Amino acid sequence: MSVKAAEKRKLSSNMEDYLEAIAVLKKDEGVARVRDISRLLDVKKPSVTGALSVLSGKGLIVHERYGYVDLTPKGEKVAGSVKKKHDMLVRFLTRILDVDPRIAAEDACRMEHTISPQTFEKLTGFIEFVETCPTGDRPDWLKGFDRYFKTGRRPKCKIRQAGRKTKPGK
Amino acid sequence: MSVKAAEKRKLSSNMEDYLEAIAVLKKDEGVARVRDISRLLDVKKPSVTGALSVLSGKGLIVHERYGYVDLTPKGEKVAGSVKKKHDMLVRFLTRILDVDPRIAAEDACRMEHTISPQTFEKLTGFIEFVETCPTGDRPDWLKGFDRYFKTGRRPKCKIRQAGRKTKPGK
DNA sequence: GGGATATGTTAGTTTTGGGTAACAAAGAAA
DNA sequence: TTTCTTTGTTACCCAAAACTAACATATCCC
Repeated sequence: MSVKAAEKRKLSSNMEDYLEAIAVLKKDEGVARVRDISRLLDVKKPSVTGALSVLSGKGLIVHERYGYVDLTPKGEKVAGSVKKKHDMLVRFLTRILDVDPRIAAEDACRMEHTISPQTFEKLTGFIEFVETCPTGDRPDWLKGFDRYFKTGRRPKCKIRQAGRKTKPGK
Repeated sequence: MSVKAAEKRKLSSNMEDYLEAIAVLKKDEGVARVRDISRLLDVKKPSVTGALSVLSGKGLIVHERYGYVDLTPKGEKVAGSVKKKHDMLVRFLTRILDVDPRIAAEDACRMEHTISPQTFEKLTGFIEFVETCPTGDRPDWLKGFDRYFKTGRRPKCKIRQAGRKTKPGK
């Protein structure tokens, strides 16, 4: 077997977080510094230095001593894919389930590392399905959910409403 | 500071997994043995012994040397809450998004440890909303999603649909 | 240019949770 | 009972990823 220094093995969620942070900083501030990564992820600076050396070793970032941090194309790709998952999750949680934005963001930060490609696809399709609804706003059935969640009662259903065994929820 | 031996601190996902496994085994086989936990979680036996001693220390299980493992009421509670999240996620992924059951199970195993209480609530409500739909089966809008996902086309919308019902092009 | 101050790195420790090797106890077989 | 096999435990070791303390550079200001 050839000795491959730049491991192909899957990244830990921690390392994914570092890449994501670097991407965010580059976008928001133009450059990524150890200090800012440290603040953003709420870890101490030596932890950042350590992580950077790992990511360097995998060919995901470029970092020279005391200098800025930059993503390689490979690193960009990973960061981008994580961010896409993150954004999708936030969108799903806030726009469809109406979860509090703060909580949605936190959940997304954790779930973005664990979601499978297939679930990502499906969820993305679902959001798209909702958001491109011809009625413009939230589709009616989704408003039905809002109401169901708040009151435990479902809205009148157009399809035959015989008898109705009204027990809300369980 | 008072010396609290049985820490109240949040459990790691690993420890949650052990509790869950123990609960599963107790239910399926009557008792939980080190060997079976080891198989179920795909770790070696010494890792199990180690984990058990941690969980014991937290008052979540009872385990005497060379004996069976049992959950304390506290342990049951934790295991139950994890399982509830697991089942809910599987249900959501398979029944609503139509994710492959195998993949759904794997996703659930990872996500069950990261989902917030609020998101759990919302998601549970959403599933309930769908499953108690008066039309019995999948609600129409959900069938609309199935179709949208497969063909890229949304079903005819009752609300004004100017002409066009042509190609199944995506 | 020469210090303060801010920023980055190194070295060494800790915590978690996995692994091996070797041993100890329990159970089945004889 | 004695022996073999299975199961569980102990005593290490390893790796990831965080931390602190101390040191090294850079930067800014005078």
